[in-house]
Amino acid sequence: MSKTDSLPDEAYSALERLYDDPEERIATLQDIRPSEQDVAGQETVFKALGNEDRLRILSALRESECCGCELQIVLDAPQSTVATHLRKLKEAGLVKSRKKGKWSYYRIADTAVFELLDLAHAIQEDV
Amino acid sequence: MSKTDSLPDEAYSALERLYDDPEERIATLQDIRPSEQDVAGQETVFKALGNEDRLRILSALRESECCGCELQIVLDAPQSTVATHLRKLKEAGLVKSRKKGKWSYYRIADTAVFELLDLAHAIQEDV
DNA sequence: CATATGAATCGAGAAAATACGATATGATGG
DNA sequence: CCATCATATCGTATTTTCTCGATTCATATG
Repeated sequence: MSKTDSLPDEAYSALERLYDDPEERIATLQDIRPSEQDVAGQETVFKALGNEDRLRILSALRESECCGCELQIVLDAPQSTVATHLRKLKEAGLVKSRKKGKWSYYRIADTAVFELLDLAHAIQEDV
Repeated sequence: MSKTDSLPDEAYSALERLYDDPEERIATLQDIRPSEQDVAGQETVFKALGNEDRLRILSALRESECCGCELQIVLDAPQSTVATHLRKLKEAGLVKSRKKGKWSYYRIADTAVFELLDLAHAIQEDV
C-alpha cells in the first residue's frame, strides 16, 4: 500500500473532529503565511550561523578585527575554506570587511550579532 | 602541482610579515578556542532555525499553541515531515510540547526565541 | 481487546551544504 | 612588467540534511 502518510485530507479530518467550526480554524491556519521575504532573510542569517567554523570565526572577531590569514590560523583550515565561510557571513549581513593593501580585514557588522550568539547560548543552556 | 592552497605554513609566513612580534599574535589566535560545548549548543539552535519550514512553524506558534495536525495544514506537508521538524525544534530547545489525549500540543519554549527571530529579521533588513 | 486515530520513528533516496585543490584577481615592490 | 603575496572564485567529490512512505507506538472508544 502507498501514501498512508501524506494525505493532507488526513489532517483536515483530524481538525474536523477537534473543532466545532473546523472551517474557520482551517482558514486561519492556511492564512499563516509569513512574508516569503521575511522568512528568506531569517533563513539566510540562521543558515550562516549554523556552522561550527563560522561560529568560531565570529568568536574570534568578537575579540578584534582580523584579516583573512589570521582566521586561517584560528580555524586551522585552508585559505579557500576560510574565504568561503567569510563570504557566507558577509552575504548574511553578519560581518563587514574593508580592504587595506593586499589584506582584507573582517569585523562583526552589528551588535545585534552578539545578541544573537548570546541568546542561542542561553536557550541551549536549559535544554 | 598539488596542495597549493592548504598549507597552514602559508598563513604563518603571512603573519610574520604583518607583525613585528608574530609569535605572540599567532599564540593569541590559536588560543581563541571557544568552549566546544558552547559552540555546539549555538550550532544546534541555529541549524534548527535555518530552515524555511521550521521558521514557518515558529511563525504559527507565535500566534498560538498548535497541535501536530494543525501544523500539517500550515505547512501543507505530510505528517512525518512535520513531526521531524518538530523534533528538531524541540531538541534545540526552541519549542516545548504537552500531550493531551491523542494530541501533542506545541508551543514556543521561551521569549528568547522571539528575540532571535526579530534580530535575524533586523540584520537582514539592512544588507 | 479490536479498531481507529494522532503522533513518533525508521530507512533510503534526493537535495543541499561543505571542503578544498586549482586557478583567477588585484595589490605591491622590485 | 615581472614576481610575489593575500584573497576570491570555481569545480567537484564528499558529507550532511531533508523528505516522506512505511511502520510502530500510544491513547481513546466501542
